[in-house]
Amino acid sequence: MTEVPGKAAGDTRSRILDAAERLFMENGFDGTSMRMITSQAGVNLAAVNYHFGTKELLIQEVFRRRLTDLNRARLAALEALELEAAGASLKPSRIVDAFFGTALRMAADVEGGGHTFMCLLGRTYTEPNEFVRQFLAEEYAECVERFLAALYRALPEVDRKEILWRFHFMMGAMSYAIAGTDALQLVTGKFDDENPSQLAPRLMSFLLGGLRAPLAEFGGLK
Amino acid sequence: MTEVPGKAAGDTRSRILDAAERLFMENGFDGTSMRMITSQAGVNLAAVNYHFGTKELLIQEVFRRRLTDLNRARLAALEALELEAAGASLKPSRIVDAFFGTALRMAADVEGGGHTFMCLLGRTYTEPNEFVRQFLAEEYAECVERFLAALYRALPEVDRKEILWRFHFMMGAMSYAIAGTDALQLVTGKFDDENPSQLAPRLMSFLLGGLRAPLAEFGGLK
DNA sequence: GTTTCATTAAAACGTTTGTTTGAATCATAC
DNA sequence: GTATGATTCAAACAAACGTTTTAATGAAAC
Repeated sequence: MTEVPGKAAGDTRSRILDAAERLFMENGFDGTSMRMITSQAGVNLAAVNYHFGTKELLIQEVFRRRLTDLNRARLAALEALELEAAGASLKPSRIVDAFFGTALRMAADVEGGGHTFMCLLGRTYTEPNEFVRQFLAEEYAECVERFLAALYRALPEVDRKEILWRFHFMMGAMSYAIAGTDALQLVTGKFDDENPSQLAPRLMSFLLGGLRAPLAEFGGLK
Repeated sequence: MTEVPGKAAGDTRSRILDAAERLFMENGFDGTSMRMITSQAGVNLAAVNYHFGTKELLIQEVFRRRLTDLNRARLAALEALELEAAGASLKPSRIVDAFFGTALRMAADVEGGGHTFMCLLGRTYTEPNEFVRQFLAEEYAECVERFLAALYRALPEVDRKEILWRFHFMMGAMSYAIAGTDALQLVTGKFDDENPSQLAPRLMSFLLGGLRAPLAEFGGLK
């Protein structure tokens, strides 16, 4: 569990964040103790409370650190699209790429920890912890709203509720593709040594196929 | 936390399993204590260890109880298809329905706890706990193998690796559609009060759209 | 050199954790 | 009724938990 490589890299604060990010991803929030974090980071036990206050605030900071950048990058990509189109309607595939492609590019960064974080984020989507949910929702609100609005504009003939559902499904496919430990991997042998460069184009074409699929018909209630 | 409605329903064993299932879904394995389980079930603290041995074995039994039935139902649906086709090739959409539709029908059973279990299963796919992974993989192995073989036969012109990827993506979309607490729900307001009858046809058409999407092309490595 | 303030350190705090114990209770068989 | 085996019960166990405390250490300001 202990891994103290000379204490060379970074200050105490970011050492704690890096260690926490990885351990939360591997063991969940409740499965990761303060002592695991501080020994992995090579710092004193009290350092977490000193720098972050409580464990919950540490969790919050682990997300905030990366999520702010991710959603900023997504919005920048969307604005670039809108600027390029100069008033014309956007292709849905470009919008999807601005949102999901940006996340996949972050997940492809294994070295800098982007991959670890995206795995953590993926598993957190299914963690109904009220405290984390609330925080994630606030952090995502503006970004999701803007992208949904863009999709509504790009697909004016499609019922907005259907677009919402499909966005939901796309989120799921992506999260699981990144974070899913997956029964399959253990049955069939690992795919490609977690090489994310293989994942991105395959997932994008799947997502677009789902987005463009003919709408379902309902026998039942409206 | 305590909810002891007269101790009317079922024996101690199944009362514990029901309580554990719900609490694991809501709080995760580490976030759920023995005391939470036993007080929710209205039984003595020592009852879990008496009936199941350890917490880990209880977790195992929570999954085994439902997963055996689910995968049995999936395989029965597949065999019914094969019988009906009488040697002819199966439509991929029917195979997908036999696997994912069966799960969705289980998730639609709110009363009997099927919905709770599917939520738990969904969040467990992204929980890399080695003990749980191992168990899930064993429990899934045969079923997944049979369905993949059926898809390979139904789509002989498609590279098997691509089919494997898309199965992976479909698993993700479904898991998240059921278990995902989702930034969206908090941004946009809940969809339809978790009514699973709305979910199934929408998800199925999304899955089939993704499955049929044109294959991605790679600029990069094979 | 001394003061000052931010950081680190070791030790302890009271709770809660999963599990075990040994006696009490129950239903069934003789 | 009494013996038997399974189950339930209250109580206690050591270990681990998040957090706090108080003293030691560090570097910069005067």
